[in-house]
Order: sequence, then C-alpha cells, then structure tokens
Amino acid sequence: MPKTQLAFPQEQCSECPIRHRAVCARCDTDELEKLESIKYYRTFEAGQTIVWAGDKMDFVASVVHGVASLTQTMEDGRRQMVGLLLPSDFLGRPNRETAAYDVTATTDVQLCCFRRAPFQDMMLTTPHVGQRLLEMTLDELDAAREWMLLLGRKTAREKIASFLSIIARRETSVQNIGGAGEVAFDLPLTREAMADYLGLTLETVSRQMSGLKKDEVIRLEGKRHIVIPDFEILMDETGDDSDGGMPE
Amino acid sequence: MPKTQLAFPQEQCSECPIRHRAVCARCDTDELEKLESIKYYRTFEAGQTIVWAGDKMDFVASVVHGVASLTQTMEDGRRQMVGLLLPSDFLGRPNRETAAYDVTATTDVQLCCFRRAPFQDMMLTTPHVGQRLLEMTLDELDAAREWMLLLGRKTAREKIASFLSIIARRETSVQNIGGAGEVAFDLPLTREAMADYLGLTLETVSRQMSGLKKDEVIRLEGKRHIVIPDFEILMDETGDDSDGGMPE
DNA sequence: CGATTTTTTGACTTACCTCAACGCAGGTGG
DNA sequence: CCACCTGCGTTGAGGTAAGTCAAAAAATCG
Repeated sequence: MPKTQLAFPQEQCSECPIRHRAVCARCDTDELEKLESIKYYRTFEAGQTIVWAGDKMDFVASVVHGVASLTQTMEDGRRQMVGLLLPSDFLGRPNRETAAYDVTATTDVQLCCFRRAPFQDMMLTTPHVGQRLLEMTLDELDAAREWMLLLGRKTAREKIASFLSIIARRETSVQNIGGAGEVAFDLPLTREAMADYLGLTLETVSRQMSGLKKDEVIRLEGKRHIVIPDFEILMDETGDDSDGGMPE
Repeated sequence: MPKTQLAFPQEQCSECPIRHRAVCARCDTDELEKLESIKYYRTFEAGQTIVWAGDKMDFVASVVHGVASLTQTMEDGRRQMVGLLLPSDFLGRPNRETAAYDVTATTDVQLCCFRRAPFQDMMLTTPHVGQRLLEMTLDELDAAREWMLLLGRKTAREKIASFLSIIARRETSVQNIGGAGEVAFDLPLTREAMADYLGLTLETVSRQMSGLKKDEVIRLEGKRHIVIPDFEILMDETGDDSDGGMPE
C-alpha cells in the first residue's frame, strides 16, 4: 500500500473540470451555490474500496478525476463488473440508504461528494438537478444495454476490441476518431479488471490482447499504453454495425 | 398471422390497472387530466414488431397489458434481448427522436401512448412525471446490472433458474414467494426469446429446461405453463445469495 | 388431417476455461 | 548494488460447457 499523498486540486465549482458534464451541468449560479454548500471532496488510491455492497452510504457523488468500478460478486467468487465510472459520472442512488454494489477505485480517484439528505431535498426543490440526473441515468441505461449485447453475444476478440474502442472514445475526448487517425491512451484497468468487465478470464483477455497485437490492430507500449494505428480497423473487430448509429 | 381482434378495455386513467405503478403513479388529478388529453391506446398481436431500431418514434408509452421486448441484432444475425417490458414498464426515451432498439410484442400487448412533444413539455412543467420516470429508470438500471451478472458469469442452468425466478416474481405479484409455497405461471416467451434474453442458443435453453424438469426443480404442463413446487429449491439453482438482498 | 412452427434430443465441434509454469518490472532491505 | 520478493502479465497443455448441425417429436393451425 503506497503512502503517496494524492494531490488533486480542490476546485471552486466554477473551475471544476466536470462542471458542464456532471449532475450539476444544468445548474444556474444560485443552484450551484446550494450544491457548493453541501459538497466535500474525498480521494482514494488505486485499488482502494470506496464502499462495500450493503454498506450504509450517506452521500452521492460525482467522479472528478480517475476511474471507479462497480462490481457484483457471487458467493463462490465469480465477479462481474456492472459499471465503470469515468470523470463526470454519478455514483450512488438518491433515496437509497445502502450501496447496491462494491465500488472500487481502479486508478487514483477524486470524488465530489454531496450529503445525501440535502441532495435529495435539492432534487425536490430545484428541477435542474433531477432533470440532469434523469438524462445521465438514461445514458447509463443505454450503455448497460450495449454492454449486455457484448456480454451475451460477442466473441472474446470482439469483446476486447469493443472495450478498447469504448475506452478510446472516452479517454481521448478528441473527436478525431472516426477518421483514420492514430489514437493512443492508457488503460485504466488491470487485465483482471478487464476480465471482470468483459465476462472473461484474465488469461483469455491476455491471449486476445496478444492476438490483436500480432495482427497489428493495436500496439502495446508497456503493459498499459495502447496505440491504435487505425481506428477503423479496430472497429471492424468489434462486431458492431459499421455505420455510426447512436444518434443523440 | 392470426386475425383475432384484440379486445382490451379502453380505460379511464382512474380505472387503469397500472395507475399506481406506471410513469403516472405520482400524478394528482390535475396532472392526470393533462396526461389523459395526450394519451391514446394501441394494441399489437403477439409476434408483431412495435418499432424498428432507427425508426422515428413520435410517442412514448406505458405497457398496460402483455409483454414486449427490446432487442439488438448484429449484422450476422446474433440477437440479444436488452429489455423485457411488463405491465407498467415505460417504453421510449423523452428527447430522443428515433428508437434505439427493436421493440417486439412477445404476447398480445396494449400500450398507453403519449405524444412525445406534449409529454416532454409536461416533464418540464409538472415535476411528478419526471420524478417517477427517474425512479423507474434507476430501477431498470439495477435490473440491467443483475442481468449483466447473469450474462457474464452464470452457467446455462443458473441462467434458466434465474430467469424463471424473475418471471415468477413479476407474474405472480403475490408475495407468497419466499415461503416454500407452490408457484405457477405461464411463460410469456418462446424458447428462442428466452435464448435471446439469456445469451444462449435455443437448444441449450431446451436442454436445461429438461434438466431442471428431470431434477424436479420445475414441472412443465404443456410447453408454456410452469409449476415450481418449491421456490427455495429453484432459488438454490440461481447462484444468487441466499439472503434476500435488494432492500427498498 | 396434412402443413408449419416450435420444441426436444442426439452426435460432434469448439471457444473459452482451468491449472500450471514462467517472465518481467518495481520496490525493499541487507 | 544486488538478491529477493511480490504483483501483474504472458504462454502452454488439456478439459469442458455450450455451440452447431441434423433429425425426430410435439404442438399449432388452416
């Protein structure tokens, strides 16, 4: 357990990197002030558990920096990731006392936490928070449904390619994807966490990564840094429709 | 294609069987009146497609009677169900023009449709609709996450047992489940639709059903009628935690 | 009562899992 | 500075759950 002190800046809301994408995106100055008064920051090191399923959870939060994962575990140890929270994603459920899933920091994480009771009040009194949360929840539901297709019907190779394309899209918010430019990013997950995401074993993940590398769909620089020479070629491996889909 | 005329009663909202569970659950008399003015009923026979993915969809709806399914299809024909809509469930997404998934009536279905534009207006002006929709969407997201565990990590036998327990819970709204009473219900899905739900082939579904029958976990009366002599024994086959979980 | 759809069952194949060994950093402490 | 861990990741050999292909049996329907 490394003793590094995490040093994320404590932002004013107006300076916050997720100001316009998180649950507070639609808030006006007044509303933001209210939120500011019930918020506090917490940080977690990579690998730490943020909450255990079943624990009392007296806050909800936005991920400001880093990546957190939601997982479910069966009695015999089989594990499935059911949520991957990147910056601006929302954690927790208003009107729910206890956490439904294990939440783990997969990288160093900073959360912007809101005490649950006052947050719930705000949802009743100011419409913009609830409206934004509905929109975000609907987006998550869509993502969950894509994920279900992946889990239920895709081959191991397609799963890996799909996962890489999802991470590439979200990490490189650049919209140069689509054209056949080179894309590079760091994987925020271990092979084991990838396996939990994809419903595979870590050995299969490793083998398929090697396979994609051998076929020059991806390049590996170190274990975690991925270079995608041609995004189109990766997309061909995902099994998804070639035309964009996903109209907004 | 049978030419039976579907005859579901056209209800007043006040008489509606899903009045207190659907998106309108929280509405007061005024709000209900507004909803009533933009609603209309539509019926579909078992097997009919309600909308195709990509089609323009100028309504949202509540399922009043019957069962509908959302499915995704890959280019080569692999299919995954990603939503199963039972009475009171909500169909469609406000602020979205086109359907994201194929929607099919798996039994005869009656929908209570709301024209999309006025429905969106209502969501902005009256809080109760949006609040209820958020709650329902969060519940669906939880269900999707259970489903992801099933797809990613459960064995074929566990998948079947889990599916049967889910349907049993929702079809027999009776809360006599939990005690070891006999439970009986009709499957609203063909073997093929079950396979699409579970990420299996229909042959595997059939084999596992036969297996559960041979082991007397279930009885089959006809192909569609299921009797569960002891719900506890079925639950033991699902792979889920023995203790209830799911506190609400 | 045939025709068609749905379901079951069987024989064989395969994609992924399991178990096991090995490689490679990165830190730690003598 | 080097030996030694420890945590990740890779690779190999062999097994198995579920898929595929094929055909028969049941149910449904005109």
